[in-house]
Amino acid sequence: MSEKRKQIIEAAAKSFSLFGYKATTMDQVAKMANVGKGTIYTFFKSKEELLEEIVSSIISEIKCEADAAIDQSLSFNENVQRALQRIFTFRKEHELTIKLLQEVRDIGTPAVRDVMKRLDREMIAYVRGKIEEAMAKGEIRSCDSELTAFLMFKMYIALNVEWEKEHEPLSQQKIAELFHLYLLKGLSP
Amino acid sequence: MSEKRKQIIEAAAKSFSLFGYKATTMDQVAKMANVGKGTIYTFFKSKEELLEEIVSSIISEIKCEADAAIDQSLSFNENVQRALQRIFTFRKEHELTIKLLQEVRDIGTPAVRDVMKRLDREMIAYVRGKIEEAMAKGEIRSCDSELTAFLMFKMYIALNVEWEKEHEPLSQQKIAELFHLYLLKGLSP
DNA sequence: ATATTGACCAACTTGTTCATTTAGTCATTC
DNA sequence: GAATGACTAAATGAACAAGTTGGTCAATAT
Repeated sequence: MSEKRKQIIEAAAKSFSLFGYKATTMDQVAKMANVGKGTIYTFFKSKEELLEEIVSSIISEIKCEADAAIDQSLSFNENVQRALQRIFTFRKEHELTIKLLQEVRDIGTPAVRDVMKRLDREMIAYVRGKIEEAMAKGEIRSCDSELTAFLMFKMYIALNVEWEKEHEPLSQQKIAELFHLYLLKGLSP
Repeated sequence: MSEKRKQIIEAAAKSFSLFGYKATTMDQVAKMANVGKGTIYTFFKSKEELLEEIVSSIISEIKCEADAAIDQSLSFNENVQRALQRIFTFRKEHELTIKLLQEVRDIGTPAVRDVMKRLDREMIAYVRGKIEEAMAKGEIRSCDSELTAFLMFKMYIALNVEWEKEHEPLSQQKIAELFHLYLLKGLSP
């Protein structure tokens, strides 16, 4: 894999998380990556595709971290909870996701909105996979995996993001308890 | 209560739900209400206060409808479910709430955003009241009523509004089942 | 040949001006 | 004294100029 390609991705990722997608110019990226602007276009057909590439690797990274949080000796409930906690901790602490979510909220840049929507969809798909595994093993009762993953994800957003808009933030401990109490009890076999 | 005041409220409500808050002018409201523009300001100190007044009566109306859906002979689970269903059916079918929610989404008019936020807060407070009643009666186990009401509301938004953005809408029947399965099981005493 | 480049261009933003519109007031009318 | 609509200051937006920026491509370097 080309060295220049890596430089470009790295420069763009840094600039996106520093200034946001809209405020990053391709001239800027070229300068930071020590390449001519034209070179960027031999690897990526547009600024948007460059963003997509970067977000794709973020998605892989998140999935990887979530997988690392899973411990086969624990129950499905414990594991899905740990995976979701990882996913949202990442979202909250990673410079780039913070900046991009801000940009969607404040400016609504369409390209960024789309790409963050994809990130959400992929996280839901990830959880869905875990649910299907657990169903196959008989760890949880049969259910619509898409719907269940969707609800788990939305509940985590409610607890991690929306609650804080009008109340004191909840500790991860408290979120885990609530998640268990409200959502998982309904899935026990 | 003044007849003119009623005319003004009625005219404004009609214009807001027809054209939205921003696109409604006070001249327009005065004309529709058959009063001079100055008269509006003897009853309301600003356009924003006029909107607040109208939304306040919407809130009362929704609470009233939700109360009507409650049947003392049924369980808490049944009733909270019926009340929430009423609230969201109203939101979805009432001309004015539809138009105002659109306006928040598309233009983000601050006055409208604030007033719709208040509507949400009041609906959560309403549900919270029902939860506290049920706790007092021992119908459900003890819990943080604010947090529980918040989660119930967010779950209903997820099922009624957000799911439809990427999937086929769910029937009210299906929503009731899911709500019961996922959220209420965790509250049984 | 192939990879790289940066000057170049069309499309899009941004800044500015100026005419129109509109929320809110108040002297006048009924 | 309640109601009004002409009036005003502020906000909006249309129109235009100036400046940026994403993307291309002929020229250059390897």
